[in-house]
Amino acid sequence: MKTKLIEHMRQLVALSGEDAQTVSDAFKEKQLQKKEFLLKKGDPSHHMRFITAGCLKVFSLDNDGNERILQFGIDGWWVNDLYGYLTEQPSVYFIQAITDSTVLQIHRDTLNALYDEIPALDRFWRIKIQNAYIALQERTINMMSESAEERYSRFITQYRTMEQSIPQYMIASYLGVTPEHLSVIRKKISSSELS
Amino acid sequence: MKTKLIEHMRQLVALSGEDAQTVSDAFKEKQLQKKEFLLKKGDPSHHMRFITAGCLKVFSLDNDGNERILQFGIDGWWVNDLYGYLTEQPSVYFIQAITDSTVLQIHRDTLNALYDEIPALDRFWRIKIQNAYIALQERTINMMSESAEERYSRFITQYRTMEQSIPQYMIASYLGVTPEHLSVIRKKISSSELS
DNA sequence: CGAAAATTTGACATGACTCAACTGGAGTGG
DNA sequence: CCACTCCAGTTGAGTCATGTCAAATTTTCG
Repeated sequence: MKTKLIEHMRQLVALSGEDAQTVSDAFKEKQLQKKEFLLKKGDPSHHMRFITAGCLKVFSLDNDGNERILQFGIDGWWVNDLYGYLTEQPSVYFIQAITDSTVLQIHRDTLNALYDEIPALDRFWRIKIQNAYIALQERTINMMSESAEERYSRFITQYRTMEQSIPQYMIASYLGVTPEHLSVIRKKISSSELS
Repeated sequence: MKTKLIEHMRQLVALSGEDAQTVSDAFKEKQLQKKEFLLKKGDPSHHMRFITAGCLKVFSLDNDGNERILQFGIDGWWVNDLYGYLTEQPSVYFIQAITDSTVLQIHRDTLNALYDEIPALDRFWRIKIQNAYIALQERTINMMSESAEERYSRFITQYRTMEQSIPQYMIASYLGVTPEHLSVIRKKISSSELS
């Protein structure tokens, strides 16, 4: 359903019924099975992507081949390798479905053509990128100054809607700790909650 | 001198001589002494700010009153609390001069008025914010998966132009380590360089 | 020069990682 | 339906990385 996307956009900008229809038509739905890749490192990243169902992760690989998860996404979120999309360079990140998922995609050329017709889109993206930047700044500063336990506590309160769909070892990767250590942290927290 | 600013903008977008003059006139110069605040938490953040000389830091305070440095800036960089600027909310960060500095400022109202007259400005900011976002993503992922020593090595190679103007304890804060530990890291690196 | 701030050093404590073993659940094939 | 395997999660021992605190040293600056 594309109504979710339109509602999402209307939280930030006004769209006439006609514009909403145009935007709806421009996005194509794509189904993904669990573990299926939406984008791999080196691929061109031609689309902006909005999640309507499921759960995905954006990650890179370090020198030892370990995943470093940059971001999760669930329905109502955008996922992309913005770098690849904006610069038209090969993607530096992987995007993979954690569970069966559905995304709506719009091609860069289609979107660019729409900017003239629907100026609200321009404004929408500017606000989106600004908000993403602000959130990322806060994440960075927290990650650098908080202990692993504090980061985990923050994660579960902030993202408890995602938490259920995501295996623990991926949360560990997102938080920058080992799965073993995260397990210890969880034990510690649950025992202190009893008192 | 405002030529620096115009040159900086022309690296990304085309500006006619007339436009360049208009932009130049719109920016006001502000001198800062060492340790002087350009912005404090809670202040409104009405300006976009371009550094033409000196060195500044953007930081917040944690619960114990310790600085958590988010960003440094030297000439040719922009510094701001984007959140405060864009949302017109009180600033959440402090901006303070590390050395005597000069910045060029433009007020939000002036800038907004210019967008119609000079569309290139719109494009300039979009690219700027995108680049900042991409760089911040990479910083976040590195900070979370690298050791303190790796982060420091990356810092000095990436920002060796700033390094001289910035006291070590501030670099420690930026890297998320204690000043004592950074001192140990430096000793270790310098001794291994000899061999 | 003298005081204050920044940096270094060292002893010790704690946080986080590594590695290996174990547990328990979710398929899967017989 | 059972036995088997695989994978995520847990546990524990040992180690390394980093933090804390206090003191010594060096640098900066009035």
